[in-house]
Amino acid sequence: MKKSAIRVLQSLQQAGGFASAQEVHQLITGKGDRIGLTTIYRALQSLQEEKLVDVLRREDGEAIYRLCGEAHHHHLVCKKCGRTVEIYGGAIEKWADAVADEYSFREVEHSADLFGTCSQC
Amino acid sequence: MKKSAIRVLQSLQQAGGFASAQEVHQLITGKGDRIGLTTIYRALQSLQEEKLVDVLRREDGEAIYRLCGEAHHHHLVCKKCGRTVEIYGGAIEKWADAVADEYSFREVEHSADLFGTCSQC
DNA sequence: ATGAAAACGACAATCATTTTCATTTCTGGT
DNA sequence: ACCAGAAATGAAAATGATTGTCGTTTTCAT
Repeated sequence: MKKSAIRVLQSLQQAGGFASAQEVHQLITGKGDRIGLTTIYRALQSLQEEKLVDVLRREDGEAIYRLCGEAHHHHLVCKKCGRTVEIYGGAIEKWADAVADEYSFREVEHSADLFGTCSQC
Repeated sequence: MKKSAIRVLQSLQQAGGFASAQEVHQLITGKGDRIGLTTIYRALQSLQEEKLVDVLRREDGEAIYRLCGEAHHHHLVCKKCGRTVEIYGGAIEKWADAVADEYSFREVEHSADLFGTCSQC
C-alpha cells in the first residue's frame, strides 16, 4: 500500500462520511502536509480498485468517496438555508433490499435524499 | 413550450431510453436539422424543471436524460448494461414523510435511486 | 410594419478529472 | 555506501462536460 493511499484513507476517516477529491486534498494540506491533487486522484483510484472506498456522485456529477463498510446515511437538506441533517438507518434499507430481490438485482446500492424547508425557515 | 424543447423531447422518444446531451444533439443534427449544443442543454434543463424528463448519471459522471411519466417514481438501474426498472409507490414515501415530520421539515421532496447488477449481467 | 422580449447559437469560461513528463524518492544488488 | 532502474510524485497542460456571455435572429402583439 502506497503511503499516499494511507494518507487519503486517514482523511476519509477524519471526514467521517463522503468527501470529494478536492475536499480530501484540503483536509490534508490544511494540516500543513503537502500533497498534490494528482496524487489524491491516483490514490482514490487505487483504493477504489482495491474496494477499500466506495464512490458515488453528487447531483452536479462530482465524485464523492467514502470508506467501505462505514455506516452510510442519507440527508435531509433545507432548500432555503442549506441546513443538513444526517439520517441513519431506517426503513429505506429494507425497501431497497426488497426491491432488489423482486427484480433479481445483486450488489444493490442506493442513494436517497430529502429536500424540504426546515422549521426555522 | 419552446420549440427546441419539443425537438429534444422527440429525440428522447426516438432514443427510447437514456441519452446524453451530446447524443440528443447528434440525433437531431444527424437528421440534417440544425441546433446548437447550448440549446440542447438549456432545453434539457427546462424539461427537468417541468418534470418532463428524468436525469441520472453515468458512471463517468455524464448526465443522461430520459422521458418520464407523470407519476412520481424511482429507478433501479443496472450499473453494467444500463437496464432500468421504474419503481412505483412503496414504503419510501412513508419513510420520507416520517423523517420530515421527525425533524419538522415541511414541503419535503425526495429522490431515491437504486444501483446494482441485473440478473443478465 | 415595428419594437420589445424571448430564443438561439457560436464562442469563451469554468470545473472536475486525466494525461504528460520531468524530477524526486525508493529499491535491490554490488 | 553507491548506483542504476523502477516507481511515485506533482506542476502544468489537456480533456471533456457543462455553463455563461453576448450579439443576432425569431416571435408576437400592437
